[in-house]
Amino acid sequence: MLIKLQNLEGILPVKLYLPFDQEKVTIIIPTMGKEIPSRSEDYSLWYNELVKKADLAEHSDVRGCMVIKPYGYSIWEKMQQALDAMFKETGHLNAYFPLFVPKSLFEAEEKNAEGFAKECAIVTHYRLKNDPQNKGKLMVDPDAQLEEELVVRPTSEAIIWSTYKKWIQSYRDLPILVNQWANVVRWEMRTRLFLRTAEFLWQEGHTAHATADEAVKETVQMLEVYAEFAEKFMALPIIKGRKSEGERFPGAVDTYCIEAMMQDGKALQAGTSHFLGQNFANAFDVQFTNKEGKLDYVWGTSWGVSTRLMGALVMAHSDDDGLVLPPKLAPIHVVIVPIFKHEEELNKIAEKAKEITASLKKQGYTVKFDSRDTHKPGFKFAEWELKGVPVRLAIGPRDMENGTVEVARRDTKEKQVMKIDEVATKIPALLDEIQENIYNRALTFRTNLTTKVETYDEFKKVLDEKSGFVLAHWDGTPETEAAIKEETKATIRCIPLDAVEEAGKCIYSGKPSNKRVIFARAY
RNA sequence: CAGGGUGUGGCGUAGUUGGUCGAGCGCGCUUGCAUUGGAAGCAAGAGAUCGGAGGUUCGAAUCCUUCCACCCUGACCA
Repeated sequence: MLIKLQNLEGILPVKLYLPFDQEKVTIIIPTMGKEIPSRSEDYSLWYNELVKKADLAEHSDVRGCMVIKPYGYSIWEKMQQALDAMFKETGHLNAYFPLFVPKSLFEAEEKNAEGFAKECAIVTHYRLKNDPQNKGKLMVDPDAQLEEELVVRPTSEAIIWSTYKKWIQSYRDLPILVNQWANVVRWEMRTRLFLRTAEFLWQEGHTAHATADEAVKETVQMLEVYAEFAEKFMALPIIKGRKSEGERFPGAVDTYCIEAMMQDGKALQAGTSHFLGQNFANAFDVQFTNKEGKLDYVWGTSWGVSTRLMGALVMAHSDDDGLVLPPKLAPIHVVIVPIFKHEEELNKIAEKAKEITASLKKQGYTVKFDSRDTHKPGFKFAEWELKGVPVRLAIGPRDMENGTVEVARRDTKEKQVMKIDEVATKIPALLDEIQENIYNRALTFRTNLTTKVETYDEFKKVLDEKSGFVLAHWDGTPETEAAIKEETKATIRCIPLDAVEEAGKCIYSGKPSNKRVIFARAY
């Protein structure tokens, strides 16, 4: 027996199967294919499904590696464009260094090499041959072993500093301000789309300076660039800070970072900028003659952000209906969905859409007119919401009569009716408002999930019951940090640059402390 | 890498004391007609060596061995 109940007050179609001849009663509620799990049910499942369903990325046939799909890559390109302009603005130029690093170079800076040793991919051979035992198959040619193994770069300091040695003789050759957009490989045990994959895309800036002071200024400057990018473009509120010794980049003297909070209360490092001191100059013997005619080692910095920012973008703003993209990074700003019965009607609407598109395009916005007649409007609405397009315009016969459009914003789901003539002026303003709104929403969220605690008990309770950032006093020792991490899984995300000086006691050891640091569980 | 889990047409799944399963269903896909203001209605149709390889058996999606991938927890990490 089959009872079919359909479209009950707008609910999804429901079919009730009542097999009286069986003991069990099965109720089947068909899913619509594009639906994603809710955040509250299973946050990480929500994230994974959203990334896939919104066409950002998918798993590849290579373990731990992802395919970034065109829509996802468009967003990354937007990020690249914005960042690249900022790098150029601050005097940097792009260059490209090899993917492979000879092992001897790689191991030159010991701490750095040690830090990455456990997750390096290594090239040992340069040729395959037909397998005599196994027809049609290939095998590594044992006669084609490399004299020196090549490390696939997990980061490029080694190859770059060995090159800088050739470029630098005098203070007149400094500073060197270079950035590269590249892929790197870190052989991760556990991977997640965008957040942690074996191969990922990033940019890495590598600069060389005559003085420590100048290098530190560069480090801080690039941190500011990242902070500005995160807040202005990604609408992502961040906290600028320095890493504790335990969380510092291997090979760096000082690591600065921007830390963001995701909707599940976990922290995510969104960018890092390192003051390398003279560590790499020492390791690669990069010396220059200074103005006084004396030899000195060069001071370095390096800084980077990766496709991990894509993960941050998703986890910071999106909701159960799909992506919520900040207009400044959205590949499509406005989608126009026509509502029509006949082709004739569609043509009329298309004309209007063309006008609207032209007026917005002139102002630098990307507009998509979704004229597919293979899908109904409701389907399109849901689809563009899933993809996070900030503004949707719907134009139907009624609108054509009244000279109006229906405007829906993705961030709040609010709809309003607007005069068509006003679209060209009001939509840009609306996009700005959306950009601001999602930033503010994320900031409010973070503020609500930021807690000051005085005792270790309180600390643990907040972590378990509330999550988020916990501001607490710390005695500054790696031992305390390690113990807290061991017991609670929370790490020191950063020592905020704007931390207020205040006398207090370390929550763990009770020793004196003069400012609070940010603890959180992190990605 | 350790512990746990999962793997069935493109996606989500039913089915696992071995045999009416010669694998069912929903979404998606194709064709025709219809429709279009929130996930398209009717009809017909295509699509699966049940993750791979071996094995047990008269018989395997179902049992065994092994490998692979993904998910969760841990260690590690941007």
